[in-house]
Amino acid sequence: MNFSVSEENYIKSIYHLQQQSETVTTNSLANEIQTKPASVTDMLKKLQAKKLLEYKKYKGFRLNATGNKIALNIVRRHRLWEYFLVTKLGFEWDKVHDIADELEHVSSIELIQKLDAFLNYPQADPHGDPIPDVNGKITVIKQQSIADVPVKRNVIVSSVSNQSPEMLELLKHYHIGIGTELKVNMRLSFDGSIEIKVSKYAACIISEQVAKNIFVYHD
Amino acid sequence: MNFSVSEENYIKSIYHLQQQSETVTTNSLANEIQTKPASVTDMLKKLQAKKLLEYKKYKGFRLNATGNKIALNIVRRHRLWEYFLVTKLGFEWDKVHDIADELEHVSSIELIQKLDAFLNYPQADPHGDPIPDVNGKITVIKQQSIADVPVKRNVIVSSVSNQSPEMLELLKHYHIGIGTELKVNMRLSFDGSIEIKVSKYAACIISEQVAKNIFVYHD
DNA sequence: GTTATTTTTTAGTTTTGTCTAAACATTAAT
DNA sequence: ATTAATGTTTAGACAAAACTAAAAAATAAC
Repeated sequence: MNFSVSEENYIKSIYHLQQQSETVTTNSLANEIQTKPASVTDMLKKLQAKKLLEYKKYKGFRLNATGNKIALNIVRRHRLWEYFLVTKLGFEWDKVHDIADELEHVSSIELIQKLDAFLNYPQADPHGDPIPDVNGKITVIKQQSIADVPVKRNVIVSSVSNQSPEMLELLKHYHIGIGTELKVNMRLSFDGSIEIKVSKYAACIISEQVAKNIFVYHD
Repeated sequence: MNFSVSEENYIKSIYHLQQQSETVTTNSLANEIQTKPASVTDMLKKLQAKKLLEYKKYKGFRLNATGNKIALNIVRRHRLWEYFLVTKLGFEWDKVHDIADELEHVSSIELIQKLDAFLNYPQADPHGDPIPDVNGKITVIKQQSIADVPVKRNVIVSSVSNQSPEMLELLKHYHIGIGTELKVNMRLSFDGSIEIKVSKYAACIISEQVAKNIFVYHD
């Protein structure tokens, strides 16, 4: 089945609101999607007719299994594009959301498959949120600050919590970006600083303060 | 000014039809865009109101300077995405058109700038058609078959006219793809076969028959 | 447990882009 | 030069997705 851009936006937004509260209300969805409650009611009827959610007047609503699967597919596309925009095109973390909001509606299945392969099957987007697989399955990755990673373990950078220009400059200097593979060589217990090795570059030392801002996962 | 997906499709299609005939007719545009003549008339009024074309009832039409500039921007986006799909995602030449038709409507200017840079400012799409620059300027690149390229000149592969599986296999074997830089080392006048060097790979010999299908340009 | 407030829904419009069927221009045919 | 055929436009309708204003339901306040 095929959905309009508008329908996909509603589905995605309901999915997001569901993460926070048990049932979603008309007003909260209207607010999320920047529209009026009356428009939400109209669309709910449509989505119910398409059997993507259960909805009883005045009682709130949730996506059903079908709706959730479709939502996860949209989320998957969104996060893959975000990853692409940051790691390949050099966008900064906070600039990619709106563009990914447009790209996510391009509907070719083959496109997303090939994009995923091209990006080397990333597990999390630049904000650290997990990327669902083709079947909508989310692998809950154990993200942790690099400050807490055991030594000698290969990890992949998933996100950076501090996005100041200074931090960006430092990361660039050490060749660290989203998707970068690295290993913690050792940890100095005196001040918590760690030595890391990034692919072919010489090992370098980063302070605990910096390390705490860099989040990683391993397979 | 901002245009809807539908408006952009009309603008692009008028642009394409203009290349072939002096003025564009309602019927030909309806046919090109897979719609009815009545719908075309409606849209023409709208595009005229937005001052993108001159149009007199029953007399055919053409984009004016403004319209042309917008069309060239859409064409630019389309062709950059096609180049991306082929060279980065590994799509085949003939599969990319429909996907690029969707991607071309994503409206971020910064996105296209960065995509262009990421692709290393290609001058032609995988079908050999030139890519307009940011200002809509088309550099008429002198494409020629590699069979006709003087020796010792660095060139970039822009398109391949024969897309049979055999040709694709051969190109892959010699590491030749769209955007590949190569040099003709020498030409054997006996049978017209040429020796080429592709980046860091060992030089190899290709027959004149193959060479005639590979089109290139130089700066 | 009424009344007041908030939330949600309905009813009726609007805009965009499409369509069909009929009317009108233009071009071709005899 | 009429008539026939073709191409184009108008008029009116429709679907999608939004809106406003008013009605109805649910919740909160006293």
